[in-house]
Amino acid sequence: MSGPNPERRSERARRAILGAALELCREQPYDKVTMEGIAKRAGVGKQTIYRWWPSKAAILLEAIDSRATDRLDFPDTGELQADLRSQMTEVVTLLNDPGFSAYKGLIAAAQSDPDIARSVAEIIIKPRELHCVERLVKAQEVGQLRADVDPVDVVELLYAPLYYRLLMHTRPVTVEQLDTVFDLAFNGLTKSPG
Amino acid sequence: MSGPNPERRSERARRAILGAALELCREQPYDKVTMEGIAKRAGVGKQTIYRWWPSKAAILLEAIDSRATDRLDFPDTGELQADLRSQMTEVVTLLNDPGFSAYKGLIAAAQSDPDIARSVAEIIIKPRELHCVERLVKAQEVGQLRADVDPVDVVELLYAPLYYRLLMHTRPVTVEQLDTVFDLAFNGLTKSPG
Amino acid sequence: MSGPNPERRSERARRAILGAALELCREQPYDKVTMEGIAKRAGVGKQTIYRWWPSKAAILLEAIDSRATDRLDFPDTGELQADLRSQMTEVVTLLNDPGFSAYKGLIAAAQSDPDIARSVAEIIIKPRELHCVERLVKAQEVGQLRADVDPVDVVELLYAPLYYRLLMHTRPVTVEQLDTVFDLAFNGLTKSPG
Amino acid sequence: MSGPNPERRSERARRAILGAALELCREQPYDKVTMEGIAKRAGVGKQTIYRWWPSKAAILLEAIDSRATDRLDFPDTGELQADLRSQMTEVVTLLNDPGFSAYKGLIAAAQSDPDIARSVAEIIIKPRELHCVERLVKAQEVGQLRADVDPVDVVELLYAPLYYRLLMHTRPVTVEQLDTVFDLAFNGLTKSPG
DNA sequence: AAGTAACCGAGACGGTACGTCGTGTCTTCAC
DNA sequence: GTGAAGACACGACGTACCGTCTCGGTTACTT
Repeated sequence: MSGPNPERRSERARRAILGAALELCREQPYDKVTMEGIAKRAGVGKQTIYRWWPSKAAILLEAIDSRATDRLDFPDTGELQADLRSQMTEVVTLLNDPGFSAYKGLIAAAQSDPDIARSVAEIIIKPRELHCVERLVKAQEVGQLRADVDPVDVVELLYAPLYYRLLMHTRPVTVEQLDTVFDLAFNGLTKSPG
Repeated sequence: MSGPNPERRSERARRAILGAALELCREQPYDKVTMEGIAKRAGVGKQTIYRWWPSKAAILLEAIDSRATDRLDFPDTGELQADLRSQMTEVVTLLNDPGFSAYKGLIAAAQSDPDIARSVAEIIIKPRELHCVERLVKAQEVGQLRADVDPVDVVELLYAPLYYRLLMHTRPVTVEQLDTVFDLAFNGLTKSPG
Repeated sequence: MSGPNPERRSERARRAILGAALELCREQPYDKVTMEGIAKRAGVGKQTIYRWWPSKAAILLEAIDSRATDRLDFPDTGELQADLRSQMTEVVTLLNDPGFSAYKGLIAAAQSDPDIARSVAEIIIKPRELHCVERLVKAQEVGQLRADVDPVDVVELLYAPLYYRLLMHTRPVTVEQLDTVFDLAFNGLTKSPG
Repeated sequence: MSGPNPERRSERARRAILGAALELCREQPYDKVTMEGIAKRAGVGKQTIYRWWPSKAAILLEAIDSRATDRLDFPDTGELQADLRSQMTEVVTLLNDPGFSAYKGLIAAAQSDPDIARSVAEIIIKPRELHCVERLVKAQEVGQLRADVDPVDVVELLYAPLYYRLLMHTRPVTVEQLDTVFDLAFNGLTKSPG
């Protein structure tokens, strides 16, 4: 009547596929990774992949989400900038990790496929923005962040420069960039730091 | 001994190819655009394309560069924020223009192809950053921008949020976003606007 | 470990390909027939052709062999010349049949491709020579053919003139030619017929 | 107004093209020889070839004709079989000469192109048949050949077996074959040689 | 315990596009 | 205005993957 039965799904195959996909993305550019290649590497029939995922990007979406999920917690030491720096340092590391190069491929895929674009935004980006927002709200409550701003806009202001360098390839994404961003963003472009 | 002779190149074919490529990108997602499709639309043999460009992305690089080139001049009215706003308003328009959807495809392609990545950075991005930098330097000289910052970092801070929304698809890129960015960036996250 | 699995082979596709190839050869000269054309006509992917045959000629080899196989039996009425005439009349018909024009193309292909040459000789020609040889041996036993000659040489003497006209295009291959050949070959060039 | 002016034709180019064509046919199978290859080897523009010849086969037709022309004269010692043997020995040599492998290609091309077929028959084959016929007529006059036969049919009977082996690749074309053919053809298949 | 439904690995299938090669035409420049 | 050179529009090549399909085989529920 309807789709496949998830209860009968082979967990072994699922893991092999996610693993193979990430592995291949580590070894070669995203668009050289093929469904056939993933199936071969995973020791799996192509049908098994298509049964559970609609596209290569969908596989990587799941793979990346599950990998990144537990590594980007937000600390709360009471010092906003310190907490941001510690979490964003982790982000910088991830963005430079070849094991996460698939992430760039995923973002690339999103530019041509609205489904992927929506999934990336909803599943990957927004939940993580939300984590950050939660920390920012607390900071607003204790006066470490202007109260008259939308925290989501702040998230964009802070993280966007990382993605900009990542995707435009003008300069590498480094922890030093964080210093610059924090200085500019927190102190503003007009007034010198007191 | 070497490659084809550029003096013999058909300008007609060149224009037809660039035009066809942009046209097709307007009609469909980037990765549905094929070399064959471009050749067909341009009324050109595939060989003629491959003779002069190594890839679809290379065609679009040239096409976009020549299209965008004259539309993003930097005004200098003496008021930095006003000038930025007027130029960035133009940028927002371009980023939303379906005729420039190829641009997103190009950035996507850059994630898999280092040559394209380098070309995009050097040919598209950096020269335009430089234009902005020039305006910022003048602003520093008249005290409208902190003198202790690298203007390139400022460019990143201001433009990155546009690209972030463009590529992550969390929210649309709008002129309202400019207000937000200017407020946050110029006034800073900590202190309320005086 | 190696090539495709013949048990999984689609008989439908096989027949469609052989049929399409013969059909196209009937409609146009051999070298205008393309793999793409065959695939299109057969409603088949090119890969399916290349999976099972190395070349256009190989397809036609199989097609022709299976078509011609049952039409060229050798009768044995006791009268050698009568039996030869009846079989060779059939051969003349085939050589003039547009449906077998592919045969000429195959022979042509053999001049450039040693693999095809070998296949044509071993699969098409020699088995048919052998059939004729068998009949000739019987004729030798009953004194209707000189006993001191190699029957294969006789086969050549009798059939070669047909192929000569077929391939050199000096004159058409006709049943009248058979009369001439039989007269010359059986009676010899020197002595007048009894 | 009309075609090119033959008086201004470059003899140097003509020779270079004919030579290059034969040379390339000696080095590789006929159908790997291309117009581009000939032009390159001859140091000639493609247009120069197309101006004077309609096809690759037409070039080889001219090349082969001019090469073979002076080597196949017919002796007349008074002994028909001896004269035939000496001329046909020369033919056997030519058919085995790699320098004449283009000849096989030409015959192959004739199977797909009626123009070539006609040219081969009229320019290459028939004039040479005629030379042989002239010798056979003399033989008929002196009773060395049956008077009641068409000499052209005799030519076919004698030469066809050579072409048969050449083109069908069942056995090599050798001088020994000549002995067999002469025995069978002159003495006939029925009666033992007296 | 046997029957059966569905997932599994495998890979052949009809297709689309790839990037390359050769065709025959055309244009440009040198002689 | 011929000849060398080669860019052009075109079509076919043989290959790589696509996403669908069919085939045993195994596995896990049903009866």
